[in-house]
Amino acid sequence: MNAGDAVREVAATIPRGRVVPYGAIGRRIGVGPRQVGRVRGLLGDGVPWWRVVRADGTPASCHEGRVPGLLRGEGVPMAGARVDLGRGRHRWAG
DNA sequence: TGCTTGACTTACG
DNA sequence: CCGTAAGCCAAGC
Repeated sequence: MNAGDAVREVAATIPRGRVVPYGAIGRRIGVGPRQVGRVRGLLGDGVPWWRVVRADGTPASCHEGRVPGLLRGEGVPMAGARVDLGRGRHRWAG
């Protein structure tokens, strides 16, 4: 199983209203957090990357600028333009 | 078949 | 807040 497919599968499994840090996906499949971000750039689209945010809650998806709106529309607590990681339990543990 | 480049996140001060 | 350093994977020729 390639890290690319693994990352894409995990990211595509993220339920609506929940976000996951790159490090969590990387740990889940056994790769570094950078590989997850690398795959995101390779696939570009076809995966809800907007639900994948940085460890700080900053959206790093290619949908930058619309991520806060998308997450907010799904019910994710937003701290300004960043996901409020200190508010509810919106972190999807997989 | 083998090698190189590019892209991306995380941690610390 | 910003900058720096480190490492890993994939694709192409």
